[in-house]
This record gives sequence, C-alpha cells and structure tokens, in this order.
Amino acid sequence: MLPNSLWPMVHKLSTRCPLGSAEIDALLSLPFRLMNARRNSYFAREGERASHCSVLLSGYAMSHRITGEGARQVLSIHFPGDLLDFLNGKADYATSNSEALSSGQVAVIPRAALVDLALEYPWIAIALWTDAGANASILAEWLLNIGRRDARSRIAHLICEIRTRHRASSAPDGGGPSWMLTQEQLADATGLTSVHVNRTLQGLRSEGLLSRERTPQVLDWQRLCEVADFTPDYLQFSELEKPIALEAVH
Amino acid sequence: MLPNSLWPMVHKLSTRCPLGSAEIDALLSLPFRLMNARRNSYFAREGERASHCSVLLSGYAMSHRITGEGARQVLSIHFPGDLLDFLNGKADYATSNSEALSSGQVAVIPRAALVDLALEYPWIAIALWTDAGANASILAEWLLNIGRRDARSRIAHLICEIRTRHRASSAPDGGGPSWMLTQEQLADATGLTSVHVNRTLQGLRSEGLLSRERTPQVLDWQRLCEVADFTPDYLQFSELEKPIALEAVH
DNA sequence: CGAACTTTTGACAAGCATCAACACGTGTGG
DNA sequence: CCACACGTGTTGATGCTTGTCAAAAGTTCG
Repeated sequence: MLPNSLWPMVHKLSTRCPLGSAEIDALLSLPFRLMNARRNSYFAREGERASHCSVLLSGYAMSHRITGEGARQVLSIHFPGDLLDFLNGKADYATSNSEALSSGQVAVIPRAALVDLALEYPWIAIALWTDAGANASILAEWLLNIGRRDARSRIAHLICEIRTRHRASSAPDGGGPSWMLTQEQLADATGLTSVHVNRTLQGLRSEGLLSRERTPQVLDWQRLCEVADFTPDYLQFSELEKPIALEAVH
Repeated sequence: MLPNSLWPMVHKLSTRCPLGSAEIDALLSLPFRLMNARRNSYFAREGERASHCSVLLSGYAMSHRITGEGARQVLSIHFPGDLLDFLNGKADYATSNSEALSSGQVAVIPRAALVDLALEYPWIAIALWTDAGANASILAEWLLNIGRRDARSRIAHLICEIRTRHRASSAPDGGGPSWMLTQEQLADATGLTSVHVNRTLQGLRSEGLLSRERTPQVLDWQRLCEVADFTPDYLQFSELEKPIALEAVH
C-alpha cells in the first residue's frame, strides 16, 4: 500500500496533461510522509511556515481564510488527489488554512523535492501549471457565484459542483459520501449565514429538488442545474471524465 | 522597441522565481504579434478558441464572466506584465472574457511556443506555475472580500489592492493613472450595484479617506487600510517590491 | 445517558437592490 | 463654436433579501 499511496495525485495530474511512464514513476517515488487526519484537524494554518506540499489521498478537505473581524470564507473543497497548497505560490508561508472535512489521509511532500522533480521532468511542471490554472478557474466561478447569484442559485450551484466533482473523483464513492458539508460550512462557502442556508435548503426541498434527509439526495438533477446556472466547463475535466459529469441521471 | 516589447513579462516572471540570462533571452525571443487596444475592446471572449497567450504590455485590463441571467462579475484586474489567460488551464476555449480598461498594448504569443519554452527551460515552467499560484491567491482574497466583508470594506479593499499593485507595477505611472475603474466596474468587481458603490464612495469621501475628485486620491492610506482589512501578503510580492507596497506615505 | 454539535424556528432589523430621474462632463459633428 | 448625444456620476423613494439574536428540537458519539 505504501509504495502506491501517491496514485491519486498521479491520476489527477495526468488528467491535466498526458504523462509518460517515466514521469509517473518519478512522481510515485517522491519522498513523503503519511498523515492520518480526523475531521476538523488542520493540515496547514495561515501564516505557518510552508516547506511542504500536501496531497489529499482520501477523504475531503477544504481551505479557508478569516477576515480581521473573524468571519470565515471557505475558498475551496478538495477531493482525493488534490494538491492542498495551490494558493501559496512561492510564498514561504501558507496563505490559507486547510482543514479536513472528514477523516482521511494526506501525503506530505517536501516542496523542494517536488520542485526538483518538475525541473527534471518538464511535463510535470506543465501539469502543475495547468492544474493551478484549473484550480484558479474554479475559484473564478465561485467568485461569480458569490458576487452575482442569489442565495438559492449559489447553494444549488455549490451542490452541483460537489456532486459533479465527486462523481469524477479518482475514488468514486471511495472518497466518502457525496454530502460532506454542514450547513454552517455551506454558509461559509457561499457567503451566507447558516440560518439563511437552512431556510434556502428547505425551499429547495419543498420544490422537490432535494430529498428531506439530513444529508439530502439530489432528486431532480436537471432542474437543479438550471436553478444553479451550472455549466461544468469551468471544472476543466478531461474528455475521459466528462461523460460522467454531464449525464443527467440522478 | 519591438525586440524588447516583452520586457514587462520578463520582469513579472522574474519576481516569481529568479531567472538566469538564458531564460530571459529565451523569453524575449518568443514569437509574438503586437496588438493595440482601445478602452472596452476585447482580447478574448468566453468560449472562444484560445490558442494564444496574451501578455499585457501597457495599459490596464480586466477579466470577467457573465451569469446566465446577464449579471457580470469582474474576476481580476491586470497590470502591465500580466499574463491574461491564467484561468484557462489547458482548456482549448477561453473560460472568461478579457477586456481593456484603458488603451494599451498586448503581445499575443502562440500557446505552443510558450509550452515549448517551458519544456526547454524548466525554470520558466516553475515561474509560470508560481505565477498561477499568486494569481489564485489574489482570487482567493477577492472571494474572502466579496463573501465576508461589507460594502465599505470591500470597496476600500479593492482600492488598496489596486493602489498597491499600481505602485509595484513594472511601469510606475507608465502604465497609466492609478484610478482606472468606473463606478459600475467597481460594482461588478465587488459584487455590488453601481448605485450602492456611489453612496459608499461618498461615505469614504466624507470620512476624509478619499478626495472628492472624479477619480479620487487616497487621502489617508493608513485608515483606508484599516477600513479595508488590507494586508498585502496575499499579493505575494517579492522582497524587492515589498517596501514600495508597505510604506504608509500618501 | 449526557454533552456537544447541528438543524430548525421565530421575530425583527438592516444593508443593499431596484427603479427612475436628473446632473454633469466630454467629445463629436453640423 | 455651439448643440447634442452619450457615458458616467448623483439623488430619492421604496422594498426585498439576507443578517441578527435567541432559543428549542434533533442528532451523534463517547
């Protein structure tokens, strides 16, 4: 198990650009330290020294930042295979917090080792660059979502994104359940309050879009997508992943 | 003039990671086509085929996206030296619009040429990766700003960011004036309406933070930063640029 | 079986949006 | 050189969306 732990990262990066077996072997032999995380434990804190890169191997995570007044904004949700520190650039200090949403595992890789690898295998560097662009594209969609859509659409949009990414994830259902956010986290991800999220969610349920369970199922995917103004292009899936994401089956 | 047109990009990338003269020469000899742009002209439109990378050489630009309901969200402001397509990842189609905020020039570079260069000079690839991370970090701060700060702080924050980036820009004052947004654009960048931006701006003026001119001057930088909850770390300036950004002189 | 989360509900307040009109400045063409 | 049109900034009246505060009900887990 240990030798192949990094496979989710390889899978992820090879959706960003095609990698040869040399690159894959090199990635898999990267030095790393395994960390088990419980829900709510932190992988990194804003301002902390960041000499490593973390790769999420299983479970879910999020990154967030806090304003001077103490309000929290969730910046991204992470699935298995994701690099957790894509916001840091070359900064020596983490610019956001990253926290586990469920129990799971991360591989902690020395940043220098990854840079060395990128220098030796330029395609890996390109893949990392491309991956950073894809992540930025998701951030941009979140910005559009929060800046210009109302509560109902915002929440529906996030639900659509999470469901789509969950289905396309390297570990279909192996990563965990498809509903991993509390209403408060949903609120912090959409720029709303948890009270308003609760009421809006009830609205979506009574429209028949979501089930009434505690962790709702999507009952009407197509209408939910319409409400959400959701088009998965910004997720920049490769051709292989796309059909899974686009099919309208519930 | 032609041979050195790409200098602003070189300047930018070498703040991302130190480049040797071989890399710099390679970058400067990249093939490109010069384009003059007038205010409000588009460099790229969402969904359009994107086989090139554009570098902003002078003037200002922004990128934005539109919801299905027609609402516009500004995603980023660009200064000379910025790569304009950082959101695209490997996608063949542009995921956002980019539009000139003032008259200016861009260099249009075939994407393939840039990738080839990155393959040949791995440090360039690293610089591009790092640059993408820094851009994502700015997007993340915008998300925090729009998601979790009120109108007054949001607007103040954007003003602080623009002023700081303007001062650190490769062409100090050569790029243009330090106030390049209409109130409507400011609104689309902060997730507000132009009416509310107008009123909030008047509030900031009557507090003595901004001058009453049509394109206001910052009168009290320090208090503006406090109101804005502004800390420039997320801009990920290199050490060279930092002092300019941090000094509290008006 | 109790403690700590999480979800739900209600009453109320506030921030921001909406709509519509008007003022101002700037550039353009007659 | 004046007139006009267009983009931008300003103002007012009004109302809806969302936030705030507080408490209760439900859930999970040790």
